Amino acid sequence: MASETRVRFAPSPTGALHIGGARAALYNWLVARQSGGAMVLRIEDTDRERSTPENVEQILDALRWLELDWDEGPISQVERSPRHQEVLADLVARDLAYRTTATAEDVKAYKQEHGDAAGFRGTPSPDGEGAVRLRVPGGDIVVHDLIRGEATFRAEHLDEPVIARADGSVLYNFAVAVDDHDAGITHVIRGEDHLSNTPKQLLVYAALGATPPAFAHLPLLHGHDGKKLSKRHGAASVQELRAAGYLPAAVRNYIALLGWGDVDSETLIATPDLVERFELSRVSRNPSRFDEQKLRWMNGRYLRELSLDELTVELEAFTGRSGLRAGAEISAEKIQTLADFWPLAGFLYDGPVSDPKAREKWLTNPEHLAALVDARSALSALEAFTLEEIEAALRGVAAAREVKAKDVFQPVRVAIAGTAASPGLFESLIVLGRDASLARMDAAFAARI
RNA sequence: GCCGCUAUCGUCCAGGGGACUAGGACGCCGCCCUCUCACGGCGGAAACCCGGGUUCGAAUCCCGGUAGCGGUACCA
Repeated sequence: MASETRVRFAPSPTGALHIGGARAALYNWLVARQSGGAMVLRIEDTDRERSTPENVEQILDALRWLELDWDEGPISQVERSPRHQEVLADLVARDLAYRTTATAEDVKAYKQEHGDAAGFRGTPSPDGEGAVRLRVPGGDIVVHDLIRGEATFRAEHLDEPVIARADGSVLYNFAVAVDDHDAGITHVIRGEDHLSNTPKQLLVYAALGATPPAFAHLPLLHGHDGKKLSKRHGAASVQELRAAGYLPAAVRNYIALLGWGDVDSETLIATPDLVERFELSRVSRNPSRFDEQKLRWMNGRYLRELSLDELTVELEAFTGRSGLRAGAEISAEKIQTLADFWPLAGFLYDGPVSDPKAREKWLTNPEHLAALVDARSALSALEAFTLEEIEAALRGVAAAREVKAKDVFQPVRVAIAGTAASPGLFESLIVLGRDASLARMDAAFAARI
């Protein structure tokens, strides 16, 4: 029981869940699930400005969509304030921390005098006013990181960190250590941007007389231009990924591989296998870039693994339409995302789309128009409106007119779909039905220039 | 500035002293399949940041440089 693995995901609710955050959540979740341990969700909401209920809900919503469930929480950091105050008072009482009115200017002045590399050392204010700073002892502070090995920080370089504001409210580096300790967290898995803060947190653990958890700092994720991920980088948040028509399973697979690779470098790894094979120690130390093209490819693979029933459910949920099964069936191998479906197959339900270029190319030439007319009559004369019959009829028209099949198929396609790209022509005709197909061909001919 | 982390194809991941003629995937190019668009198949181009050192031997270990990133808040 004492050896149970306990991890936590502790986002600050600043808005949508970023894919970097999503990856941290996933890695934590993988560790929890593979070890049979627990994942604790904690909302780091000590910055009241940014923490709104809406922002918190967005995070939870993203996690639920990704199907990453947590075992405890969400815990609000703010609500743990009494405990923070208790610990804070204790540290001050034991002179491990002290109140001081030193300002940023004072810190600057100190460095001017002692050198840039010298960590700030303040003096307690006589009246016990001001912010609370933690005392920094001498020696080296070593972060034992599961991913990077050891990172050594010399204590003398470290400023005495402010752990509580003058008004008594506590700061992140203090609260995070107290909370992780109280929650019995055994593994802190988070972004590399926290690595430099870890020594400060280690100091808090030391002041508490507590054994720190194991740390694992994940390399950061960058956009395609190598810069930090932002709105400018396409679908960079979980909600954007969802809106772009990606499947949670594909997103999990893709994100897992951003910074982690197995020995046999496979790319398609289903979630249960991820749980089994994921190893923190094999996480890369290099920052990686989010490449939506690869996600698109991967999503296509996951889409094609869905049964027709499953795909239909997904597409109907995504588009908000119903009765899409026939269209789904003939489009399955042509779409990469759920969002690709409607532009490709919407014409089956809402009529031909408007694509002047396609009309110009395939429905203005007299040859093409004549082929359309021949095709129309061949289709109307068919005994049965089946795939074989339709194909034979249309190929027959091409043979009789001594033109390539394409010169018959494309005019028909543009007539029924409005555009030059669609699911298979014969299949599309069947889904539409003979009457609707013929009507559309008539309308297209009537609209010729 | 100071402190820290990182450096293999365009991108992601593998290789961690000899098996490297550096492997896989996305993307790209070509061919095949083909009614469009895709899917699928086959083939191709494409990388060890630079400089020293250690070693019989370095992509791999060490040092330096350079570059990128992060931290440096009474933010998280």
